[in-house]
Amino acid sequence: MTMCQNCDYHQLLTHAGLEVTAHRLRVLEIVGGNTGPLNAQEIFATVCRATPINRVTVYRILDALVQHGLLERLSGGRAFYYGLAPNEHHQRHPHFFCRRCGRMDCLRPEAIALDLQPLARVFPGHIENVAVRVDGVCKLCMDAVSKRGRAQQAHNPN
Amino acid sequence: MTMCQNCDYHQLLTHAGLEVTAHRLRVLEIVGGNTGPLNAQEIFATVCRATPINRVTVYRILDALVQHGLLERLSGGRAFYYGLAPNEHHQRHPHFFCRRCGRMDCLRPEAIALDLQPLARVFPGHIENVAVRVDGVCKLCMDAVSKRGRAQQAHNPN
DNA sequence: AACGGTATGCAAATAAGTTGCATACGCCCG
DNA sequence: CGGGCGTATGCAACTTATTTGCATACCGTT
Repeated sequence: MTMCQNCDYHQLLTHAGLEVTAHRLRVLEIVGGNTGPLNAQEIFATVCRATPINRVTVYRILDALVQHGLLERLSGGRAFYYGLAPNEHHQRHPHFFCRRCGRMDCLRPEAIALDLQPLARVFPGHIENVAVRVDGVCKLCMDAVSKRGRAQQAHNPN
Repeated sequence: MTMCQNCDYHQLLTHAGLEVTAHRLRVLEIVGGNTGPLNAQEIFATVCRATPINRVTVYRILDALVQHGLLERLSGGRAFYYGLAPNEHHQRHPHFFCRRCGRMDCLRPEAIALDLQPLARVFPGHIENVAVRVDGVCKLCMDAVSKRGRAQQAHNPN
């Protein structure tokens, strides 16, 4: 879960040296309150339900929050997804990306244990992040597919 | 390394039930002959140096090759990268993506050991792929940056 | 040689993100 | 309190990466 009851978003912003604005708080709340990372489109749509906002502003806020380490940016399909960055309250964890519905979910940190030491010792460049992403089809989509399959079979039994 | 001397691309295609065309062979050779995954733009440009080809054809060939399991599709930055899919000759391995130059490199399979069993046992959906991606800045870019830094310092010493 | 299916090309559409510039807002200075 | 400055936001246009629709070309079979 990306969700965080322990984070004071207002404080996170000021502590990062960012001005506290209604939009930024809203974005942080939305990302932090969701069970998994969201893409810009989803965040934009969610903010919009309450307050009008420009799409570009959302991108810029997301960039700022990533730059200052409040959010992490994950790639999924051909968009970026944003979740709370790992901090004292959240361990880094792998994600599951459903290629069918495009939803991204967080996996428990123990789901995949990985040992970074061997790489960190020999890699010549600068390592900023290590992401584990599991791709596949989520349970909901699996059920939808198999239901649809049965329906089609009943209707068109080849 | 994605590179593979042991693969007979012609045979890989027929074995996958795909027609063998000059373009497809070319794409396979380019991807298989490179030291790391390439994006569609790079593959397109490389094919073009020898033979004219349409950009869309490249996308379609890449899709077909991924569909049939000859290539794997990785996300890096905001494009997809393509490398030979793991098979008898290539173990699955993690990748390094340089956020500065956009190059993707293969890491040795042992670089990051990960145990999938715990996840596979409890995950309710269908797992198709597990990708480990290390993001950061590669050695070449690090050197370039530090050189530029020194040059700027010399020129503009604040 | 005709036929049917797949592959390729071309143009246009879409999706996601970025840039440039103008306006608006919050905060500090005098 | 008013002006000035710096950041935040909005808007329009642009770029990049990929996809779709449709027409043509090629290939193996009959």
